[in-house]
Parts: sequence; structure tokens; C-alpha cells
Amino acid sequence: MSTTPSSPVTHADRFARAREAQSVALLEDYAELIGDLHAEMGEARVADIAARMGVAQPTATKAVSRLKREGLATSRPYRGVFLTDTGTALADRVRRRHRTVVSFLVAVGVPEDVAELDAEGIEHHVSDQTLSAFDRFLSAGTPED
Amino acid sequence: MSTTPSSPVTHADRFARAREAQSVALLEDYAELIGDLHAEMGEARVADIAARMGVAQPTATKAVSRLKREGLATSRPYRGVFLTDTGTALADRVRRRHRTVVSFLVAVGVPEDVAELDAEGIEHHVSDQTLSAFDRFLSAGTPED
DNA sequence: TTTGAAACATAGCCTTGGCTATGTGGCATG
DNA sequence: CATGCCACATAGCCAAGGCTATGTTTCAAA
Ligand SMILES: [Mn+2]
Ligand SMILES: [Mn+2]
Ligand SMILES: [Mn+2]
Ligand SMILES: [Mn+2]
Repeated sequence: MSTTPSSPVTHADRFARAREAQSVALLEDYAELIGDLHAEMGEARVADIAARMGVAQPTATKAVSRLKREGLATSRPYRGVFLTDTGTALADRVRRRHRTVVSFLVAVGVPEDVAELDAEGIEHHVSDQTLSAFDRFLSAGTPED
Repeated sequence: MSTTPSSPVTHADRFARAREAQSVALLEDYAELIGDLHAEMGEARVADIAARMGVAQPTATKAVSRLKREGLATSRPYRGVFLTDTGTALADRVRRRHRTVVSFLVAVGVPEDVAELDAEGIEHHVSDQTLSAFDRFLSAGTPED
């Protein structure tokens, strides 16, 4: 039966996975947002990050600190926040995934605004394999174009 | 056109929604689990809850405290945890949603074990409207039976 | 060149959700 | 009926992610 059981994947494992996903979720969203701000306005200031995230300025500052600690960003006071190569790669990956999830939801009949709302949370729990399934579904639904 | 804009649903609103969803996620999983334990073993002991959630016993105790504070559960020391009517209703709703999400993912080509893993996180971010879309997709794919 | 507002940093507080270490109550068994 | 073990409670710690209040820099305009 080719499928090696290896580990049973317990109920507890699932929760551990969800917890881990949650811990990186914020970093992903901040990275994506910083990338967006650079694309749209040429720079990413802490104040703009805070505004877009809907948090207070010190909250954004702390998040940026964590991004720096994780090697995803750098920043110089009064001079904006910059993604490292790793950070940029993460942001791009996250942005593609975000768009795929939204498109997929819309494709199965979810209203666009609702899809956008739900995707913001769902995206962080979608594995590569599930994302592939979404992609396949989308290209299957678009045979000609 | 009938669609009243009312509010623009800003980027920040999306994050606020995701944060809120996350704050209730654990309560939902604990409620569902307590319901499962009652169904399977006739009672839900803190030790069993901890084991299934994959956390330390005091962590489960604290979660139960929060469930009680929110009016979702009661407990008597050395006598197990019980869901209130509200808690039972929540658990049932959450369980149905969990199953719908898993079935839906499988239906679009995600391997079962992966679907189960991803669903544990995704489920908490699926709105009623998206859940309806999933249900419609599932019944559409099953015309006869 | 002064100066004042905006941008940012810092301090201190809270809740949640983890953990370990350790105290205590219940109950079965000897 | 004594007692020891297991289940649970409690205390105390930590990091993350929020907040407000308040200091400090920068920069442009007067
Ligand atoms: Mn997101
Ligand atoms: Mn996103
Ligand atoms: Mn879950
Ligand atoms: Mn679940």
C-alpha cells in the first residue's frame, strides 16, 4: 500500500500546527504590507504601516522590531522600513498566496468582499498542497481565455 | 444598484476581523473537544482535554477558566468539565463547520490528511457566507446518492 | 535661525496562551 | 481506616500582541 503511516498525526499535532501558523501570520501580513507600501509610495513608514494594519503606532514599531529580529526587515529611525531579501521573498510568496485564495473563493461562489475578508485569515493556514489544489481548480475552470 | 456601499471595508478592517476570529478560535476548539470527549467517554476531564490539545495540564485548566468566564462551560473540581447550553450549541456549530471544511477541501482535490491539518486553522476564518458556498459546492458535486 | 508639529521611540500596563514547579484533595487499595 | 498516588489547583515565569502616555528627533516654515 505505498502510503507509509510513519506518524499517526494526532489530534494534538493539528493544534500545534495551527498554533505555529498563527505565530507567523502577523509577520507574513506585515511583510506583505511593507512590500505593498514600497510599491505604492516608494517607502514604508511606521505610521503608514500602523494605519493600514489598524493598530497604534507603538504596536507597529514592536512588530517591525520582531521583523528585524527575524531577519526579515531593517529600519533606520525617521527613514522608513526596508525588507531584506528574505523578507521580500516572503512578502511575494504571501501576496501570491493571498491572491490565489481570494480568486479561489470567488470561483466557488463567495462574494468578492466576503472572500477578501475571509482570505485575510484563511491564507495563513493553507498548506502548499492545498494551495496547489486551489491553483488546479482555478486553471481547470479557465480552459480557454 | 441595490448594493449599498455603507462602509468601504478598509484594509485595517480585514485585519481586525482576522484578529477577532483568532481570539475565539481556541474557545471554539476547546468547546468542540469537550463535546467530543463527552460523546466518546461520557465525561471530559481536564487531563484528557490537555492531552488531546497537546498542552500542559495547567494550560488546559486556564482555558477551561476562560470558557467558564464566557458562560460556555461549568466545572466541578475532580468531577469534569460540562458545556452549558450555549457551549453545546457552539460546539455543535463548530463541529459541523469543521466537517464541511474538510469535506470541501477533499472535494477540490486536497489529500485527506492535509485537509484535516489545514482545516483546523482555516475553519475559524470561514464566514457563514463562505460556508454556504462550500455547502452548495458539495451538494452540487453530489447530484445523486 | 528659531521653533512647533509630526514622526518616531520608550516606558509601562493589560490579556492571552504557553510553560514548570509545587501544593493539595479524592479515592482505591492494602 | 490509613495512605499513597493521581488529578487537579495554584503560583510564578515568559513572549506576543494589543494599548496609552510621554519623551525625543527631524524638518520645514516662519
Ligand atoms: Mn492575513
Ligand atoms: Mn494577506
Ligand atoms: Mn481549529
Ligand atoms: Mn476543529
